[in-house]
Amino acid sequence: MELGKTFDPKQHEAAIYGAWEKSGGFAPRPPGADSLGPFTIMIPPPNVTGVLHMGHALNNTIQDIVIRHRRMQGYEALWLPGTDHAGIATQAVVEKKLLKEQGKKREALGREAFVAEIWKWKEEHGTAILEQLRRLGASCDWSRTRFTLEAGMSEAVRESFVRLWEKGLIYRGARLVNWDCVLETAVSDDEIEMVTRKDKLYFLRYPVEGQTGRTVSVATTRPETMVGDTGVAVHPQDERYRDLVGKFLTLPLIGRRIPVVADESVERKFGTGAVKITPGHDPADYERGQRFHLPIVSVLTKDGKLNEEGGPFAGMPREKARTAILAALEEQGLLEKTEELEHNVPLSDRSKSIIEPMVSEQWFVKMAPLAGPAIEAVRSGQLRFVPERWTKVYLDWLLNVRDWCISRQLWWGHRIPVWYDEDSVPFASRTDLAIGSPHPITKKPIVRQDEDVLDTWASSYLWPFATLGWPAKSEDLARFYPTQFLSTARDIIYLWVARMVMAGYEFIDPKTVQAAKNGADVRCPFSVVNIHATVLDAQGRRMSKSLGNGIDPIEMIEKYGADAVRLSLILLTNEGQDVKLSPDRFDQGYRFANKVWNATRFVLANLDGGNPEVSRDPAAFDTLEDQWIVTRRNVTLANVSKALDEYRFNDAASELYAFIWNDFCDWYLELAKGRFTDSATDSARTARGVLASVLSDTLAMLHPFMPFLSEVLWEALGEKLARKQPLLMNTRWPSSKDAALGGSWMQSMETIQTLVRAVRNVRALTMLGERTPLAATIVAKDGADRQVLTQHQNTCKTIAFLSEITVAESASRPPASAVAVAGTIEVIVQLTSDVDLSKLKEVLEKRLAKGKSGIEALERKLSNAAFVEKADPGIVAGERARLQEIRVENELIARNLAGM
RNA sequence: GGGCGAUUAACUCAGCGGCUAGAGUGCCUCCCCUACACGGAGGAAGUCGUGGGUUCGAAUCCCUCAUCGCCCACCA
Repeated sequence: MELGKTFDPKQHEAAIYGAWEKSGGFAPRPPGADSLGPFTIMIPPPNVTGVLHMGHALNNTIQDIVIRHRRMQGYEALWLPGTDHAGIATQAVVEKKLLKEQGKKREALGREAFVAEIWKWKEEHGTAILEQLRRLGASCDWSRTRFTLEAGMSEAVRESFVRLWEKGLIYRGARLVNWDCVLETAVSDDEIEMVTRKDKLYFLRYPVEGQTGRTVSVATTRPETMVGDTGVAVHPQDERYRDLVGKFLTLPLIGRRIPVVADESVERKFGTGAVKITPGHDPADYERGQRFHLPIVSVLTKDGKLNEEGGPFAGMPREKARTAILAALEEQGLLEKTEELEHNVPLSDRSKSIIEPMVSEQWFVKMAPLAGPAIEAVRSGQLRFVPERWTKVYLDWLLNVRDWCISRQLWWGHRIPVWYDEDSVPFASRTDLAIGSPHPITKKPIVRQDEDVLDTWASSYLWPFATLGWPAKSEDLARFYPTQFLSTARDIIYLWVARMVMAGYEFIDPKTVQAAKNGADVRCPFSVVNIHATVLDAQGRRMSKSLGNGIDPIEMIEKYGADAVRLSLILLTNEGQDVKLSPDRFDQGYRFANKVWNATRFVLANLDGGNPEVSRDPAAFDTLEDQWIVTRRNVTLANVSKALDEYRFNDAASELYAFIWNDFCDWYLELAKGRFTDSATDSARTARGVLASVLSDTLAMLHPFMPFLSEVLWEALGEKLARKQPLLMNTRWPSSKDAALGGSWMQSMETIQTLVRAVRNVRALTMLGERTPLAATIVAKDGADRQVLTQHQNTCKTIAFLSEITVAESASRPPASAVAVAGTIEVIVQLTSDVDLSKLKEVLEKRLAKGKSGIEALERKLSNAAFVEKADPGIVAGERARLQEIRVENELIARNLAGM
């Protein structure tokens, strides 16, 4: 295979991905002697209506890194994909389409036909987001793709519902729920968003019964709800109203007699200190109403109009009713005044319309009994959040958990498996009950099934095991449950993560899953929850559709390639810290991809037929740079492995990046060039072996991060090395177990690097050409340095383009010379012509000043008895050595400056 | 109101008790040399948000304040 001069992702991605899928490498490897056991990740199922955004791109990159790493290590790695039916969102999309294309509302179609329409839409468009995940390189086992509304999931949903029902954890009741008047459904507390906006506070006068002319003013932001008022509350200690408690007021416009009650919850300082009580349309009033047994009057219809309770205003939409009611009150002199007010309005996450609290019959799940084990799971360490701080968020919610409203007035979703007889006695059943069949308890005929469907989360909270076949005792369930890793966004810790944990503890029978490892509770659905960074735009705002500030990952993949997008995201996000992103940030990933591409091209160009397998032990080599790069490879391998094991993706990627660019490319490849001038030598042969070995391991380490690039290059390298298997799964993660991590060669190489940099420094500052041959005298006080430099003087000569090297313990600088000082090493360069030393002087002066302040700081520190006494002896010794070094360096600089 | 996070180079971020505080981008100078100009070499650039405290020692730990962001709660 010929590699072009630059990496062109488009040329490879589709083909590579196709080959991976065809190879079956995304499926978990079969159990066997060499297997490390199962390792499972369940994808957070994106909405079927979804489009891949940057958050998905980041999250799925993270999951793919983990699963590819585990797969290469030898685990039976399963990453199970799927989508969520997303009740409200999907129904809304199809409703809109229906209205636009056929001008029909869903009611015109009827339930069955409408749901069929949605399925049709799902079949056509429901895989779009999964295709986008493929573009990203996600190595999911597509053969196991699941959907939260498919048959198997329905069975799981029914089983879970009936079990909770049988335990008495499900109840139906009239409660104040959050009503979305646009979508005409209840939504849960977790699906509303409070938005601060400028509003008006209206002061309404309510006449006191039997005291002509006397009124009580109440302040409200929602005057239209006054028709539902059934009381007015004041604070018990409020002198202004004390005499009125127990008396009655006349509700204007309606004429209802409403009592004045005394309640602690009233804030005396706010408004007039008297608050109208509308139990049917306000959560706080609902509670006050309960306390004083006030009647509940519902005044709104499901689509947000005033109902018959609204008297003359019946039938008006809520906004219109407000204006009309205010006008009517004004006319009667009962609108005292209006004030500006900043306050919070609840908006529906879905429709963005104002939520109306409304009393309605809904199904609820009692959460307290389910929360217990989920709390215990993190306390006992079964479950761990990364970063750890999210534990508190999770716990706070669970400790104050409220019952979960699970019914939704939609058509798209799992229909509630409850049937009623003619007396409306409900029964929850695992199997459909035919109309007319006897009610299992009352024996009276069944007349109808509940019309409502379940909240989407009431199916997706079963995701970790329902996807594996539960409630059946399937092989997959036994093998792949519980999972090891979950990565998700912080905003669904309550909606999804916590509920999955509850579900695991509630529904999983330990006997149906694999034997517990080291005493872990196998019911807990995952052991690590990774909460990834939130991707913000360049101004630090959330990326959102309405702002239009999103960066489309697919567009970025088109431009920079999937590998670049993946690596850039990982390099930019650290420990789940929010990240500000602009499109040009992906450049770093692409540049790096190109660097690796070209480094591989160089290696390939120099490999020939005889490329010996070389040792992983640096001591097996006798050339310094070989010993050094093999050691550096081993250290990198150990660090990257450790970081990945600890889910520190950014650390792992940074480590690899630096190794490849700074060590492998900048130094080893440059040094290797010199050895290939005669490719028949032993030195060249060894270099070929080292290049092949180090590059192979490097590509393997890079694979989880940049799968396409590494696979293409691996394949190209494989041609030269008679190696056939794709990197995807047949190669094990290189082992760092018995690799040496240190050695004197690290020190020696550093000395050489120091020298070379010093020479380059002189050349750059004096405008001597980079390659003009120069004669250099190297003055090194340290015997070990002298030995290294003498021994490796040929290497130094080659890479620093020196014609001659003299190593000495001391020497004085002749007039026609330039000098560089690096640590305790001094490099004196003979000059044959006049050069401008001013720039060099300037830099040396700056270094001298900096050194001085360093010396002062260290001297202060070391003359401090307390430091020497209390600090770790190793640190004291280190500081002494450092001081000594800076002193020597500064002396050298000072002496040389004096002669310039 | 309660909680969490952030504040370090022009920009985006690392560093989280002991290096003369780092990286990438940008900037300046030089360089197409048998991988890569999407590159190489060198350089300039920081009172580590403010004010206190703990400590021999603080960018790092504690407290105060400020600014920005997020989450929870919800004075009608």
